[in-house]
Amino acid sequence: MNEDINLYFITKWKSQFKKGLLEYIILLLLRSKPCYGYELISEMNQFTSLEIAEGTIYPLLNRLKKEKLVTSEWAEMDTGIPRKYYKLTDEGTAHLKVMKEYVDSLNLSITRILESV
Amino acid sequence: MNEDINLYFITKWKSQFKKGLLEYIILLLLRSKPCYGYELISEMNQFTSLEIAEGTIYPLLNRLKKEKLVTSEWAEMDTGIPRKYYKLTDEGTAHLKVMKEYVDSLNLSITRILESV
DNA sequence: CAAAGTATCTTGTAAAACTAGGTGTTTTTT
DNA sequence: AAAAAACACCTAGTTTTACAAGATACTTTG
Repeated sequence: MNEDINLYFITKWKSQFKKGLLEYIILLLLRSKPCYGYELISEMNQFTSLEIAEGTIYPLLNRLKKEKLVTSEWAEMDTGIPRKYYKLTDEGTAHLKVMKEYVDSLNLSITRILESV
Repeated sequence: MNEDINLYFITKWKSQFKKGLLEYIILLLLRSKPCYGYELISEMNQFTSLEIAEGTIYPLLNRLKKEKLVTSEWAEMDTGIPRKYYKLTDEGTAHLKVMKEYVDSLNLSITRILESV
């Protein structure tokens, strides 16, 4: 059966599906504690099946910063490379709330469609 | 509190969030019965809070057709404008299954993040 | 007869994930 | 000690797709 699957289509679709979802998950991850970019990549790998490239996360974090949903601060380490820690702002928390409501409502809608057959 | 919400950001995010999700929902809607484009727009309004423009759905349906996930057929009506009905193919059903597994796994991941605080 | 509703389609634009690079440091392996 | 891998940040260019706007044309309603 699975030979019928067009992996090209699925791959493209997964990539599209990520859009928006990534911003949401990054903000969700930052809710519990400040993180630096590289850390977020590994948290993402740990919690989800989403692979996120560095070329994706750094522009994304800068966008969130420009929108004032996060702040950033350099942290000099005793050892190792300095890290730029991103922290959720109050505004970010408020936005996250709106986003969560939206995601939840869509999930409900999809459930309703799945059950309506 | 809600004065802090940057509607421009939310609007853009919602638009991004739709990508991929739209294809998934359209295929889900076609699972139960063949539909024509205009019908899908109203089904979408009925089941979800997603607004889908005509300029979005017709190219999307053509993409799905090119990928052979749906077929289309003109139907002359006794009265009214002819409609182009789209029908899920076996291949479409198989793809939908893979997509559902992906959506479900990501939902689980998000739940896990939400509970991990 | 005009307006609103039904029904399809196209063109051009904007947004963002990703590819493919780049920089430099630290740790591990050989 | 040198090489490789991992850590940590960043940018430029490409591709995809939702959407706005507009075109076309038939039907129903006021």
